[in-house]
Amino acid sequence: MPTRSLRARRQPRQARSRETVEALLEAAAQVFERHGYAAGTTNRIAARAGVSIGSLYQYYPSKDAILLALVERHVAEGEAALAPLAGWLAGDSSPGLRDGLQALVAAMVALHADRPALHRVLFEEAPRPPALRRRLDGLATQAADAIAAWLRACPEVRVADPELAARLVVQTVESITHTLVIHPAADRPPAAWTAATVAMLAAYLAAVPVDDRHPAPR
Amino acid sequence: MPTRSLRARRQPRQARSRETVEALLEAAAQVFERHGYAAGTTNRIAARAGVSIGSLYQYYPSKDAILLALVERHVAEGEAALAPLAGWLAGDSSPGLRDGLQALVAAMVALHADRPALHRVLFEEAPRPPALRRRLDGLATQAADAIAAWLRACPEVRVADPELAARLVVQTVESITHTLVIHPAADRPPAAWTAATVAMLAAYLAAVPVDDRHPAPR
DNA sequence: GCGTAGTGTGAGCAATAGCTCGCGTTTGCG
DNA sequence: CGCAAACGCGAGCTATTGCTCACACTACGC
Repeated sequence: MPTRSLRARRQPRQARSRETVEALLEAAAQVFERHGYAAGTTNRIAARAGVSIGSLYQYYPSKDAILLALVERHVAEGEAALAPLAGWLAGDSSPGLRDGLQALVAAMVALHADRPALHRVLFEEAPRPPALRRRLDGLATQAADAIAAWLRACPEVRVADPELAARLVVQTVESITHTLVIHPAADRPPAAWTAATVAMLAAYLAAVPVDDRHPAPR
Repeated sequence: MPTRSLRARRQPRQARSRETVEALLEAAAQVFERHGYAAGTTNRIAARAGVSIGSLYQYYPSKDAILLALVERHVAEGEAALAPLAGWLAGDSSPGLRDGLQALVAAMVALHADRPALHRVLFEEAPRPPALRRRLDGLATQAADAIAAWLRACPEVRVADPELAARLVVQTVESITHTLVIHPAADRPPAAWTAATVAMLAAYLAAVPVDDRHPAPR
């Protein structure tokens, strides 16, 4: 599997080919979703798109390029979905702790709930080129920074290290929603999970640090 | 890739063959660790073990059987490592909240820290046959049950639904340690992460549920 | 010593993957 | 029109993989 360029080989100029490219991307999503990465062959993708294998390689130089395009699309959607939330957190009427957390968790669940199987293939099963890895790390850092700023502005928050707390929040929400959506637990409704997650994060962030805690009230 | 039996084809009787089997398993671990699942070919595994490809297939009927053996071994190690902890939680001198959580998180981190790359291949990248899936779910449930019992016995704990809380704890610890070990964050030492995780869980479990909370005591 | 079960070997088979390339068709445009 | 560029096609090439099988060697009970 020699490293091949991941950039498109030919840019679609006419409307016809733009449709082909779009059909290929959607077909790839469906095929990866159903068959996983390894069994999601380029021939199958082309067939699903109703296009010949030759056409596929006109626009995507390799199988991994298709995967990367899919990730790119997903990341773009994620950024778009989270942008208003970021604005809200940073805005003048910054929300309270629970409301902000609730919105964050809800947004993340919504983001993952769309196509969980595809998401699993994209972010777990498939090999991740270093460039992509850096990109995603950057996004996580950006999110953590935004949340850290919000935490610092939030009067209810009492954790000692907002940066660390923010990263932990991002990490936790990411992990929980991820596994929650990919491997849904049957014995409690999803709403109960999200509520518990919010409660956990809120309790942590509002808790007085152990070191300077007074003798337990009551 | 026809579904092939995952049971061993031939049982090793003599010491010589037992060494071969062991060498193959360790070689498989190293190869999967370095090359991932797809590029971890059976020929490479055999070569790494210093054994012919034929010998490999004498004892492992398929590539997936090797993977399963590896998972089995990892699970067994995990059970062994967690058994004393379970005894402690259930015992007469049951530990306090923070101590128990601290031990739990530490044990999980230790469990994952051993061979993170291999762990990733085993539990993320590779296909998981349903039988294995059920096995792992069972383990998680078992762990959650043990923790739920402990939580119910713990006077500090005030959450309304100990079962749900226990599952959330398992899920969170699993997720956090997992990602923490596989993608270590550079800007804070691991100890800070585990401490923060423990603090988060403790705060959540000891927090008075929102519904019946008194006006915040100063 | 001898036979049998256990063990080890590696060339090579069948299947399948990603991908190429020569050629036919359609589109845009003067 | 006519023509060049864009587009689409799919048989099939090359490489690789999981795995088989016919055979040779080793250990051990008798």
